[in-house]
Amino acid sequence: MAQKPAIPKGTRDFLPTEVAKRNYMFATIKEVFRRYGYAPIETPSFELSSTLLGKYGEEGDRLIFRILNSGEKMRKADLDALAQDNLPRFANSLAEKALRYDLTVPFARFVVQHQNDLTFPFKRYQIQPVWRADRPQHGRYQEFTQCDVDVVGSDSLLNEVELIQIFDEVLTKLGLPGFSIQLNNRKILSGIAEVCGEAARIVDMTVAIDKLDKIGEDGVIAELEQKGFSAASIEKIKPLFAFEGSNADKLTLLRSYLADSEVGQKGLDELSEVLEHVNALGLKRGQLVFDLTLARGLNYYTGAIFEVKAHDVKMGSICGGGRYDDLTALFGLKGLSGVGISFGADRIYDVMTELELFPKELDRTLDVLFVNFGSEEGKYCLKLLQQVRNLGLAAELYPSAAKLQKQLKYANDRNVSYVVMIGAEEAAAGTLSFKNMETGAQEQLSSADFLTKCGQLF
RNA sequence: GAGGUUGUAGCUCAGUUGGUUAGAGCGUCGGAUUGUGGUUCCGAAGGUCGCGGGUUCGAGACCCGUCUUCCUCCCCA
Repeated sequence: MAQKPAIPKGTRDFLPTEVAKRNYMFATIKEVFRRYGYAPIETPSFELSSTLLGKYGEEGDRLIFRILNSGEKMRKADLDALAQDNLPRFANSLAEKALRYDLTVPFARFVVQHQNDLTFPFKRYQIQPVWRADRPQHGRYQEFTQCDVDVVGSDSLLNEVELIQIFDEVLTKLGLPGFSIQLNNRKILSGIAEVCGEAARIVDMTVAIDKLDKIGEDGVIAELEQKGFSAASIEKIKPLFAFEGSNADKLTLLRSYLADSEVGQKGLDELSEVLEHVNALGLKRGQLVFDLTLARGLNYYTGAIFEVKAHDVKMGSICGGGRYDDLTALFGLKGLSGVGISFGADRIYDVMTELELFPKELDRTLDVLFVNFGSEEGKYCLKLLQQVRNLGLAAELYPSAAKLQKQLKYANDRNVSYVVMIGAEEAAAGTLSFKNMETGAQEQLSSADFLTKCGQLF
């Protein structure tokens, strides 16, 4: 017991049945991405620290896994920084590389580096793991997989519309009975900050407002006070708490509230255009909600902001995204706007598991099992086995002549559909016993009839 | 990064105010049944009680440290 093996916190092993379910989920997602014209790319699991640091805010930087320099590079450690108690600088001198924190920033880097090889607007999808040194919790892991779709090089709001359709189509296809696609616009938030005279502290303000449904009006006010917002500013923010009703109602209320803010009006224009398009197209199961409190801490968003929540389950957001105008500029390519969304595969998996949305047949990894009665019978089975495999079925011969009971139990545990038995009796009669493991029914068939049947059944 | 919580068999958990040899169910393996599974019955294997230190005649139980689990913040998928 002393040396019991373990894996790091916030990581998981996946059993065959779990991988089958995950693959089903990824296949569904990829198929939708492909039909909307996105092509897959991949990037390294780790980047230069300089690529990642400073892109996610102070909080984000803290959660980035650093990769310790090895060998001679360890000499680069900045001991002066340590002596001066400048831990961030010391940490940077120890680690030149870091595990990627999301797929968006590496993608921006990718676009800048390969700009001459890409055709714009460039649409890509990317399904890869990311790592965050977060404290694990329900639905929160240190290693998890994101499924991102982004388009860069197009300002058109049709992209936002398309991404909302992708949210709706993927989650509907995966069988989620209900979910809300929450929509907001960073320009609206900027407008609010402007109107309140707090343009410089938009992040603190929006982070507080974002918690409205969680901590209530009083909680938000308390947080704003604690952050040092003036009573006058808070008075101007208060009317927002009363903005309820349909998407159109909220738009109307904000039109007058943001009357003096040019950027705010621009945000409302953008948002209403997206809403109009989506309303005209209709959604399958998704519910599109304009949520003016939706903020998201990621500070690179400049336009639309998305977040998706599944109904009837206790789980944080399962998808997120938004528009970022300046992300590639950080790597030296200006004037390229991008917008994208991310599906949180692991949370979606947890939600689907809780709601029992995975098809049952995913548990089956073997269609036909040949019982092994001995080396003579086994040889005869091998020929048939090959023919069954050629039909595209997953089939195997039990590797040893174990007791029939044991072999059937094995078939049972592996959720096998059919078992074939060819022992002395069948060999003498020139037939085989074909057993349906679900119903227990059994029939005698010739080899030819058996193969025909296999072809029909699957 | 802050606060709380948890850890006993492969899994889920009992274990009295500190007292002799740490239990159950499920699962696994074997048998009942030398060619018929998912039901039943019988039996067996499996634990230095997360790890390290301390208190005590004596620690699974009490104390400290550490790791881990889950939760609330922070933040997020």
